[in-house]
This record gives sequence, C-alpha cells and structure tokens, in this order.
Amino acid sequence: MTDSLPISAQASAPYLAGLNDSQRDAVLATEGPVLVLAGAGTGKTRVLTTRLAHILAARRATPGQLLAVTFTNKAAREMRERVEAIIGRPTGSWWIGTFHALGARILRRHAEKVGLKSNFTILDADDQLRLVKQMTEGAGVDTKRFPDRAVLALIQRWKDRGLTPDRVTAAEGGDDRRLLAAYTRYQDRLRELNAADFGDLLLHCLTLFREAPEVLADYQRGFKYMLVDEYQDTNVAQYLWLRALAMGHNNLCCVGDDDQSIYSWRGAEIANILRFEKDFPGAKVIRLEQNYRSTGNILAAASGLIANNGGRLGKTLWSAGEAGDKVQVRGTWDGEDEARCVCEEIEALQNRGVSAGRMAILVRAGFQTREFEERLITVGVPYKVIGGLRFYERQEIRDAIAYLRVVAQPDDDLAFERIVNVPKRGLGTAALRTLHEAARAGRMSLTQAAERLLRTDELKPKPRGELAKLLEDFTRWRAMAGAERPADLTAIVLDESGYVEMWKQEKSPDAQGRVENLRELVASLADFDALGGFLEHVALVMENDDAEESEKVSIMTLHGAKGLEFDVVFLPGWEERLFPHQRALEESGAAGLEEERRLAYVGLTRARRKAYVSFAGSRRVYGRWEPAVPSRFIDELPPAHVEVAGTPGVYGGGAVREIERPTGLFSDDDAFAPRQRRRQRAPVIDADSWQVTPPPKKESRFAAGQRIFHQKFGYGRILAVDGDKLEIAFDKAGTKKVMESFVEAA
DNA sequence: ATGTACAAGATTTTT
DNA sequence: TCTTGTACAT
Repeated sequence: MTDSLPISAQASAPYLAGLNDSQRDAVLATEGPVLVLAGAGTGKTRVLTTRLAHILAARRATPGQLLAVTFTNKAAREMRERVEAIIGRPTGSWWIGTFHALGARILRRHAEKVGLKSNFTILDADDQLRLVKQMTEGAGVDTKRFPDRAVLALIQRWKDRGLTPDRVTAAEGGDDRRLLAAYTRYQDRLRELNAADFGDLLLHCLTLFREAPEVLADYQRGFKYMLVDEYQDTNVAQYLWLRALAMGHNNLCCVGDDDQSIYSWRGAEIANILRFEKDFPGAKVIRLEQNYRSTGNILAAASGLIANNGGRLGKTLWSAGEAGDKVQVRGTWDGEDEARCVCEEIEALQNRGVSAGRMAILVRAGFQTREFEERLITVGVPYKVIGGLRFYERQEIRDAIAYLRVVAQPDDDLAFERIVNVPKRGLGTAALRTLHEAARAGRMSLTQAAERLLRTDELKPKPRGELAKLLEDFTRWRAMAGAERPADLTAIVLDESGYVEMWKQEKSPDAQGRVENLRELVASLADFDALGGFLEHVALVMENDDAEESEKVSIMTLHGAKGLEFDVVFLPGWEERLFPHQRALEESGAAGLEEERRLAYVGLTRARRKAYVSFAGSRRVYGRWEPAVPSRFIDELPPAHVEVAGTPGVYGGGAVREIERPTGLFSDDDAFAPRQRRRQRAPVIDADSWQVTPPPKKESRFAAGQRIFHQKFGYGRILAVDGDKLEIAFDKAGTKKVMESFVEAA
C-alpha cells in the first residue's frame, strides 16, 4: 500500500465495510481541511477512528505524524483501542489524547521558554482557588462584588480565550485594573511555584508558538494529519492551538455537531465550527445525517425541538429504522411523585426484561439526583451516579496526593499548606502566618522558610517541635523515594504521617470508606515506577472509575451524558427555571436559551428506543415549595411524535400545548397528578426486541434487631425484614426502607 | 487553637 | 433545607 494507491482499492479495505457513502467520503478525503458535520447518533466517532486507521493502513503517515485530539481521556482511550483493533498492533506512544495532555507534553519539552522548569506541577481547581484568594487580598479587589470564585472564573475565561495578562483588552473585562492586577500576580505566582493550571497548558503553548517560531515550525512539519473530535466544544485557546499546528500541512479534519454544543459556559465557542470554512478555505464539508441510534419518533421529536434554534448549520437527520414508540410526556405532582413514576416505570421495564444497565436518568442539575437515588434505594433497583465526586477529587485522596507532592517537590507550597496541619499537629493559622511571613521575607518556599524558622525561636516550643518532626519525616520519605516503589512509599507516608490513623479514629459514617479509598490509591500506584509519572497521571488523566458493574441504572447530568447512548432514557424536571435553567437565561439571554435547547436535544438523542420526559407541578427549591411551570421545550416537541401519559381528556389527547403557561398555581389536583391511574398504564414495548433477563430473587441474610451499616445513611438498627427489603432505624437519618444489598453488618 | 453560632448562598464541568 | 464560611468566645 502506498500513497498512490487508487481510491477504489483503498475503499475495498476491510475496515471500510459497513460505512455509508458520506462516512466513507469522510474517511477517504485525506488531503486538505475537512469538516465532518455529524448529527447525533450518526457514527461520527467511528468515522474518526476509521479515518485514523486508514491514514496509517494506507501509509499516508507514520504514527508520529498523526495528532488526534479529544476532550476526555475516556474518548482518547476508546479511540486508541479501536484503532489498535483495526490495524492489529499497539499504538504505543502515539499522539492520541486530550487537548490538555497533548499541551502538557509539548510544554514539558520547552518549559524554560515560557519561564517554567520541565518538572512543573499541574494545579487542581482547589489550588487555583487558594491562589486566587492570596492574589485578591493583595490587589484590593472588591470581594463583595467579585468573590474569589468569580475572579477565578474570570481568569479562566481569559485563559480560555487565549489571553495572557498583557493581552487582555478592555472589551474582555480588562478595564478593571484590580482584577487584571490579580490575574498578573496570579500568573507570576504560578511561575514562582513552578506550576501551571489547566488553562496554562494551552496558554503557554500559544506563547511558545508565538515567541519561538522555530519550535512551532517543527511541530507543523511533524503533524502531517490532525484529527479533532467534538470540534463544537473547542474554546478560543484550543482553536488557536489547533490552527497554529495545522497550518503546516493543512490536513485538519474536525468532527462536530453544532447542535450539541453545550459547553459555552466554560469557554466553548460555537463560532469555531460555524466559521470553519472561512478559516480553512477550500475545506471539504461532509454531512453525516443518517442516524443509526434512535427510533423514528424520538429522532423526529428531537429534530422538531432543535429546529427552534436559529444560527444552525442545519442538518436533516433521518433514520432507516422503525418509528418505534412516541416520546412519553408526563406531568407529576411534585419531585417525589416524579421520582416514584420514573422508578415504577423502571421496575415495569425490568419485569419485561430490560436490564437496568440499559436505562438512564438524565437530569439538568446535580441536586436532582438525590430524589431518584432515594427512590431507587427504597425499591431496590441498583443504580450508579456518574460524574459525582470522582476518585481523585475526594478529600482523603487529595490530601494523600498533597503529601506525595511535597515529597516529590519540597517547594510545592500549595500542597504543603494543605497537609501541614492534617492530621492536627497544632500548626494552625498563627503558625502558618509566621511561616508565610518568613517565606515572603526570604523569597523562598514554605519548606525552606520552615527550616530557617526552626533555627530561631520565633515559634512557640510546641508547634516548633511538631514542625521539626514533620520536616524530618519529609526528609526521610524523600530519601526513601529513590529506593522504594511509589506504592510502598505512599503506604509508608500515609502510615507514618498519622493520616490513615486520623480517619480510623473518625466516627462519621463515611470514614470507613475513606480508609478504603486510601488503600485503593496505594493499589492504583502499583502501575507506576516513578512518583512524577503518577502525579501527572492524577492531574491530567483522572480516569473515571466507572468500570464497575454495568447492570445498574445510570443517573447523570445531561452534560455528562454526551456521547453516550441508552435504550431507555428518562428526562425529568422539564420545568421553566430548572430546564431551561434560570441562570442560563439570566446570564446569556437568547444564546443561553439556545444552549439549553441543545442540551434538551442531546438528552433526547441519547435514547435508542424509549424516551420519557416529565415535569412536576411543584418542586422544593432550597427547602421552599415553589410552583413549577412545564418547560417551554415541552411545547416545542412536535405533537405527532409525543404521547401524553396520564388521564386522557385532561391533556386533550396529546395536545400538550393546551397546558396553560405560565400559571404559577396548581389548585387542580387532577391536572398534574394522575396518581391513582398511574399503575394502570402499561408501557408499550416490543418485547421481542429486548433481551430477557429475569430479575433474581433474594433471601435476606439479616434479622430484626441487628446493627448494620449503610453507605449513605450510616449506622442503624433493623426494625423489620420483608424479603430483601429492610426497615431500618438509622442513628442519624431516621427510619427508612432500604434494600439489603445496600447494607452490611456493623 | 479550637469550638460554637449565625448568616449567606446554593448550575452545568473536563482537564 | 442544608452546607459552608466567618465572626466571636472559650
């Protein structure tokens, strides 16, 4: 196979089998810029991986000449695996990865050109916030009007737009001198700490490309082909980064769907995809419009909804499959009632053989998961919340990592500060202040300042002794770092520092879990030979440990659901103010509404066979009962593809738009709470096409009176046993009915 | 240095 | 409602 291989011969390659014409075009259009406008469920990722494999199989480029960019590590991993499967050999260290991971890689090679050392630390969100706090204090920022979080958000926004402090214009918010000063100081401080935040991984690259043209030219020559997934989610910095790199060979292939751009709030620029053809003259635009995922009614409902948005590139999705069931819309009394309805439907589907792993509940905001969790626990349906606190974001894990960071880099002040008094060593605010003052006066790190302070009597005897001991510990651990493997070293550090002991002594219900998490951390370190490599992994790769059993109902936010698909999708909470979210409307007006609508579109198009939309008549918002109004998005669903659940007549047999909005008050019980009739409605499902897995029956291993422990509710005593359901009086959470599988003996 | 009491604020989130 | 943070007392 050579470059001169005729297209027809290439097209007969086995990995192209099963692609439709436009997919094949997208794979084979190998020279010049390509934009693949791919709708939901059209197999865009498949196209991208096949294209990557094709370029390699046809020997148009060697592995090192390819750059494939994704947004998440998960996507990168999947792409890597699929390409390996196609070409039948491992990809090794090819350049397949996230923007940030690839940016970090380039930056490490040339760190000194932007004022960093190549072993710079990558900060997490918590470190960033603490740093901003220090900066705003000095700069005299009005913290009432601009809380630290807001300042950090602003700094991140500047970074997302590729703006270093000297490039922030008045129009970008740089007219506030104090905020700009805070940003400048923040960046200076990062350099002092030899640290970079996530934004810097790209921002410093841009500076590097600008100030060292020879470096840029090198990479431009190197990357013969570049591929980008989810292009609609790129921010300005990422766009500039890509454009700079692609300038050499001009073989940039971007895949994206303007209708699925849902990240503008974190800097994504939908304009990037809209003006691709202007940016890359002569670009070939290929549309993928055949949807392979959803049944006809779901696709039509989603398409009808998104048609309400202006400024689209416009695609007409179609499906060759069956029409399937209509999208079900249901009004419920309140949030609890809604959760009950959804869970009943889940149970009904399970009884018809739909396994839990094929169903998902997609919510607008994180707090909505609670009601569903509680209900699912009560009825005993296994579930998993995806995207809550990730493993490496948990407090105990971050503390442990802070210890490791100080071992690896004595001058990592942020990490040192985090653990200096954890567990409590009597080194509180006063001692820390003294340390800070000494560090500032001597222009040195906290560790260095601490060493110097120990030789004076500025600290009282007790804190002085503790500090001396801590420093000795670190010196000893550092000496071990060469000989011990990272996993063993970590176990030693966690033990000798008293950190594990601290959690063992703690009485709260989750303390036990935290100790286990620490153990898990040590286990996960087994794969690493060097501490530095692990710390980079933690900062950048943060794998979501969702490898656990898949036979669970997934609960996640709509944002978290992008790129996934399920047979059955529940979309609760379609109410004005919640969805579209009031904040989105207040902050971004019409544009915000359109993004919310895209979010609704993403939600609906996750469903292969069944989609259930629901809303509640009233909902508790921060403890207050607030009347809720059905979302305007419900009105926008085309009636022909929607089926209204509940009492016929109330909704006029499917005319959802007859619901008056906004009303505000719901005096008529019946209108929103078809409670009594709910059970009579059997879901209409083509049973043949579902895999049948009969629900297992269980016998209880518990007896009344027994003490137990529950992951979520803590300790309690069993009052009654009913099959596999237990009634338990919890010490803290009150009396609840839970499934025994969630409970262990205390 | 640590504990208590009360006010304020409470999306979406990857890296 | 519930969590988090800050002011003040111990």
